[in-house]
Amino acid sequence: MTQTPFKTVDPSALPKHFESQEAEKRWNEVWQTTGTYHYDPSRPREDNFVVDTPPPTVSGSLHVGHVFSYTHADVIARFQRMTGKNVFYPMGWDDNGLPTERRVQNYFNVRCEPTEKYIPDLKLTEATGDKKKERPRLVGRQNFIELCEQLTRVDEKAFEQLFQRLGLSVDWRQTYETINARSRKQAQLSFLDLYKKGYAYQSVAPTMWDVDFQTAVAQAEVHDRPKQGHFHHIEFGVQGSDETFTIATTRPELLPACVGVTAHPSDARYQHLFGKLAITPLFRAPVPIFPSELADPEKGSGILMVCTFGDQTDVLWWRQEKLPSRQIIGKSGRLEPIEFGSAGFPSENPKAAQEFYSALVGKSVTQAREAIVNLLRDPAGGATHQRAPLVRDPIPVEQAVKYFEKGERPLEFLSTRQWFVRLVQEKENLLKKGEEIAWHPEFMHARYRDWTQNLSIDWCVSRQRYFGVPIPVWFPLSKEGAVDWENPILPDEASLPVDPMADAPPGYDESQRGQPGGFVGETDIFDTWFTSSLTPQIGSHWGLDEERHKKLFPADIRPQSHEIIRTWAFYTIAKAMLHSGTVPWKNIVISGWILDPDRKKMSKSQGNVVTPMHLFDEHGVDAVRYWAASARLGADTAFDPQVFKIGRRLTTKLWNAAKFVLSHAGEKGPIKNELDRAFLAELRSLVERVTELQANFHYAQALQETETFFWTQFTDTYLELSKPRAWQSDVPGSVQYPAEERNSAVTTLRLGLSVLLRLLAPTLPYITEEIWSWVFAEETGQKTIHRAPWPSANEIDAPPPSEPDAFALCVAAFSSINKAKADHQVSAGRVVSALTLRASAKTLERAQAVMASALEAARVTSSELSASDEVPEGTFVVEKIEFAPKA
RNA sequence: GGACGCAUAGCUCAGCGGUAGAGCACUGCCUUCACACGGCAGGGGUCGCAGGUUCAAAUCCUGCUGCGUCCA
Repeated sequence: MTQTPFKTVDPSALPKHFESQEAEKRWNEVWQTTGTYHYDPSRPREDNFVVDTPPPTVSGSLHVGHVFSYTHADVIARFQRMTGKNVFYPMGWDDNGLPTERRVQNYFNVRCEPTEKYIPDLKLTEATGDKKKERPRLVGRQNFIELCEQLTRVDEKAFEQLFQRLGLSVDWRQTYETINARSRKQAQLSFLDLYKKGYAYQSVAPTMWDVDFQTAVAQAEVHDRPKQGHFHHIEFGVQGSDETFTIATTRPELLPACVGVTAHPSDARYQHLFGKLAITPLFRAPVPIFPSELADPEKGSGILMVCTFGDQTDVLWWRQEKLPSRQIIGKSGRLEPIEFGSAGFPSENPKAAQEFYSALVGKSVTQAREAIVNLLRDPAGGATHQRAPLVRDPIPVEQAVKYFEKGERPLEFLSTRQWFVRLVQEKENLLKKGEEIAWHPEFMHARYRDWTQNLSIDWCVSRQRYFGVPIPVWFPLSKEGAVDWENPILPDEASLPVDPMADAPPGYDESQRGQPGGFVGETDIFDTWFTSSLTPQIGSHWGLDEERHKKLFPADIRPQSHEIIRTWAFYTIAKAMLHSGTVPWKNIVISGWILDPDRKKMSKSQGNVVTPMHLFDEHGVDAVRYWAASARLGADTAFDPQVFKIGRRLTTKLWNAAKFVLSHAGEKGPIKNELDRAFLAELRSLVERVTELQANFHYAQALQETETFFWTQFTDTYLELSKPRAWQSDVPGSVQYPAEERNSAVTTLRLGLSVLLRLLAPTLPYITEEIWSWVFAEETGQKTIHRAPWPSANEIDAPPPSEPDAFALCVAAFSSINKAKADHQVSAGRVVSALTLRASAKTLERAQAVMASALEAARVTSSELSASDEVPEGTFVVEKIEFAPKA
């Protein structure tokens, strides 16, 4: 039977080096036009592998951190595709929310002013130079939203180009924006579902409030920052007695908002006061004194004032003791006008109280603090005695203060009407769902567990901003024009998405907006996480296409970074649980951070970011991906350009090895030679290990094993050892092997290359595709390596070697001769005219079948083997070596 | 204050119960017909510190120190 000769390449016709920039452009076009990464909706559910891709915030700039974590997910997706999975790998753009608003404000130098009229076809350009310094132009809500949309479209394009260059195997037909009509509809459907199930509710309650952004924020968006504060010791009086006591507070400006005083129930100093009324200094308000376990006797003076609201404990006391609400701080963070002697603000001396307060009204919190300290030094301000209430100079104290993560001033607790989602009552169920998900690495699960266990307030989902998904609710107005907050009007599902500020609710028409007996629209929008917590459902078209949803939900993996476990991961788990009682994904794979060489997190605000494009140009995308794929999941990694060079070296070596392997002519033949069989036994074991590693998301170890094998077992050794048989030598005197020996070697070489290329394809998509296209594409009928079958042990179809360690023994013999050459300072190519090689009798026997290959590859023309049991098992020693004269 | 992670060669990192590893950097040698963007050889580490478990610990346990992160 005659075989068709292998197709070969002519090395001299190929470029000397892999031209990465040109290849990246060329292959990307091929991949996009031929739909290499397209998801096939006709295949059954069990074939699917679904990625819940993180939608990047398009208003930010891309840096190497993105390249890093997106490559991790891509390597996983590519591996799954090659194992035959129908990979669903969408891309989203997170354009919804504050970061976009801020970028738009700065870019166009505008501010949103909801009262401004809509200007159709408003065209603005980037504000540069002097225009940037002018007063911001005020634009209406609709115009502002359009500017957001206009700018994000440009940003998305830049992101898409970069991600395509990076080689992400995304199905670019499956893209979405978190603000587009479909996402808005789904977010609103999510709200209606939660409302109907009783999870969504509104309440007027103290909520954390950012006074600059003038919006409510959720627990997850709050960060503690250390701040230098001062304990102020202030003397209070006791009603109906001469007694006084001294409280300690870091927020003296809240004294007018004092509604109570508390101390620990076992604190002997204050026990006798419980049940009595204290009198505040300056404002002379009578407030109850009550015991509380939460008061720390060690802190300050052990007794403290409760205000509405200094912090979360104040909120707790206010609720438990049913204290009145005396809110003095307004939404802008300034002290509001109040009237002492009115029902809300009792005082034993309203006139004096009003006078003191007049020095504070209109001031910011910090200004008011300064001002009240001066008032407290006035003896006339004493609660029950004519002496200064401030007992001593303030004492510096280090404290943790709550800030909105994007904010610049401490948060205030303000009573406002907000929408919430009930999560505190669901803690146990949320923890259970966390257990049902496989966390990679496992220790990241602790972040989720800790956060969930410590959850103390429900999720505040309403924001007083503009660019976001509107909360789909209206409120009826009574005949007198009063808003009926208790009976919100909900839209029909079919009408979504709606904008309650522009659309009329069912049963009303637009003319009734704001009219007595009519309606008003909800002005608030959703927290951006309210929408982005639905990314698995946005991808699956939940609520829009049930058949598609069933095939794509839950997802298989959620890749993300660890700082947003408490937000993105947490809310996504919560949403999936509340909507469908399931987990949103089976696995969560968490990438570490890229640190700068000083081990600081790379971030825009630190000014230490590295942008990726020039790295692609300089090192090639494959080399950059190599760097990213070298880092384990969850491990923070210092940015080190050295690693790009290693990746570059690997692609170069692949390029050269492939040229060499594919230049040898031959026919596909049975693999009979012992060395070939021994090599393939090693390769088979590699395939098994690497497949197992990839299947468990250990892509970095898989890469490392493959790379090491490629280098040490393939190019440095097998290639050298098989050369004499593979090479059709016309050098006089060299051995001419029979065709069957040559075919065995060439078949093995090509199988080795084909397998190694495929093992490396998820990490190095460009170089492997390039080499694959030379001959393997045609030979296998697989046009692209990225849909070629993942190597299997079965595919390596050769009988095992008669001696299991034959390959290692052959390498050991070969290396010992090379070492002798190095020791004698002659080149490895030098012919050895005489050699005596020693090894144990057993080693010689085990190596018998491959010894000829080792000797010939080392160019030994005459040799002797001597048995000596002094040489350790499995090793060889060169006893005597002589070299032929240099040719 | 609590939790988690990290600490291994000058640098970046792997190994995670059985005689210390890779790449880079360093030193010496080799132009060899795939590759000098290469090959061969070599030097360099009491695996943060202190205890413990074990025949055996970089690896498991306890405590401590330093760095980082998350949460109070």
